[in-house]
Amino acid sequence: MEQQLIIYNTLSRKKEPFKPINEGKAGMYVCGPTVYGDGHLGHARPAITFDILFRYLQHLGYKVRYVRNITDVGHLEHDADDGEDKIAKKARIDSLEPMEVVQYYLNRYHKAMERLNVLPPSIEPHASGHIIEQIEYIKKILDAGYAYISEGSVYFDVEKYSRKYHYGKLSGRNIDELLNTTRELDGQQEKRNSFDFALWKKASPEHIMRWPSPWSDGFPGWHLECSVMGTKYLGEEFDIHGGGMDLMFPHHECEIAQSVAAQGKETVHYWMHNNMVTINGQKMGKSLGNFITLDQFFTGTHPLLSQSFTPMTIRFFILQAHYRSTLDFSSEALVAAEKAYQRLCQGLENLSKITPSDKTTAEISGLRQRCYEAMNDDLSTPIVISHLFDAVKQINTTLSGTTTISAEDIKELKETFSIFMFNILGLTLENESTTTGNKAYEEALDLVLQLRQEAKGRKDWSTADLIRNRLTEIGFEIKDTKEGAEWKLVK
RNA sequence: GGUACCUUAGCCGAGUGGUUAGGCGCCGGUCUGCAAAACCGUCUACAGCAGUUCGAAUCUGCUAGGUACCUCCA
Repeated sequence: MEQQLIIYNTLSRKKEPFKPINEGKAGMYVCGPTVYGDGHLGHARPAITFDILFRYLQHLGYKVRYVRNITDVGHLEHDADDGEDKIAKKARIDSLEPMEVVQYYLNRYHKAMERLNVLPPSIEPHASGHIIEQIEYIKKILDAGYAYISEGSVYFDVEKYSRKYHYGKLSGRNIDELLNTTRELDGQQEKRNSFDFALWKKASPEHIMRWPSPWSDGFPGWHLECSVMGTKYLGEEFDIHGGGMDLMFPHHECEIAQSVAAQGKETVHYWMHNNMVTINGQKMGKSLGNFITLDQFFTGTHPLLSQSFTPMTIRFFILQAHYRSTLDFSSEALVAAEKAYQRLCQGLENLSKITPSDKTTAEISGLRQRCYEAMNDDLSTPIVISHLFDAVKQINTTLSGTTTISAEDIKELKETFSIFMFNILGLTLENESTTTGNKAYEEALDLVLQLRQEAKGRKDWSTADLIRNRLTEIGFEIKDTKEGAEWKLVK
C-alpha cells in the first residue's frame, strides 16, 4: 500500500510530505548527548523519538543513514570564567583524563539506550575526532568573509551575514531584537557584536582540552561540530536534522548560518524538534538540577519515585505523548503507563488463546491501515497505541465469548501487532525471568502451592490464606486460575 | 522586556468546525470460599469573556494563568 509520510518541519512551521533528496534513501542527523553526566529522562525523549523515525523510515523501505553525534568538546560553560568547557571541568574535579570521563559516561549512555531498545545509529561521530574537519570548515567561513579573527579566537559575523541572509529564520527571531536581548557573556569584548558566536576559541593556559589551529591552541566553538559532521557523513544537503526544541536557538540557528556561509546554501531540508519532558510543569534539565537519571528509574532510587520502572515502561510512557507536546512526568503517570503497557502485552498474549471461528464479528477491520495513517501523520504514536488498545478490547471480548475472530484475522492481528508494537514502536515484551531460576526453588514453590491447594480442598481456608498471604508478603504474586495456581516474583 | 508555544474530565494525554480518542484511577459487575489477577461496564472535559458561523472545545480578538527560548541544556 502506498504510504506518504508527513512530518512537521520547524522551518516552515507546517506539516510537509517527506520527499527525500535521493529516491529511496534518507539521511538524518540528530544532536546527541554531551557525555559529562548520566543520561536522564529528558535525554530519552529525542533518542526514542528519532529512533521511531529511524525505524519507520526503514520500515517504509528507505535505506537510512542515521548520524547521531557525541559531544565531547566545545560547549562553553558560563560559570567558568575562562571558558573552560564542561568535560574539562568535570575531569579536573574527578582527577581523570577528559577522555576517560567521556568514555565512562558514553558507555553508560549506550547501556541505557540499549535497555530502552533504542537502535544504535549508523554512525556515531565524536566532535573530538573531527577537529581537522572543523578547522577546514572555519577556513571556508573565513574565506567567504563571514567570520573574523580576534585575540586568537574566530567569531561568526552575524551582523554581516544578516545583511544578506535571514539569521533567525528557524527560531523566528530577527537581529534587531537579538541586539536588545542578548545578555552579557564572557569574551564579549573580543566580539564585534554580542550575538556573534565562536567558531574557534583560544584556550586559556589551564584548559586541558586543546588542539592546535592556525589561530591558536584552542577548541572548536559551540555549534560547529554538527554542521561539520552532518555534511561529512550525509552530504552538503541532507534530509532531516533532529534534536530537542531547546536546541533550536541558538544551536540550530547557528548551524544554518554556518552552512550557508561555508557552502552558500542550506544543508537541511526538514528540521524536526521534540518537545521537553517536564517535572511539576518545568523542563527537566541539567541546569535546573531537577532531573531523574535513567538508571534511577530502572532502580527506583530517587525520592520522587514510588517504585522502579522497567525500560519498556519508560519507552511506552514517552510514546504515549506526541513528540511535539510537552510530557509531564510524575510517578503516578508512570505507574499508569506501566499498567497500560501490561494491558497491551496481556492483550497480545490473549490473542494466542483465541479459538478461531469461521467468521469475524469483532470490530478489527482496518486496524493496520489506521495505524499506518497515524504514523504517517507526523509520527502520531499515541494514536497508534490507542488503535492497538482498541484491538486489545476486541481480543478480550472475543476471548470472553461475546464475539468471534477468524483464523485469517487472528493472523492479521498478530502481524499488525508485530509490525507496529515491535518493529516500529520498538517495544519488547519484558522477559519473564521472574518465573524462572533455580529448579529446586521452583519446585519448592510449586510444592507450597500444592499444599495450599490441598488445604483449599478440605476447606481449610485459614491455612490456604496463610500460605497465600505469606507468599505475597515475601514478594510473590499468586494467581488462582482455572488451571490451578500460578506464581511469579513481583519485585 | 522580546519571541514562540500551551491551558482538554481526579491524573497522564490524543484529536477535531457538527459523530465515543486511548490509558490510569474511581465506582459497579463477571470470576473466586474470600481475595488477588484478569476481563466487562460506567464516569463525558475542553481556562474565562466576546465575536465569526446554521453550529466552536476546534476559527478570530481580548483577558487570566503557565512553559520554553533569548546563557550550557535533549
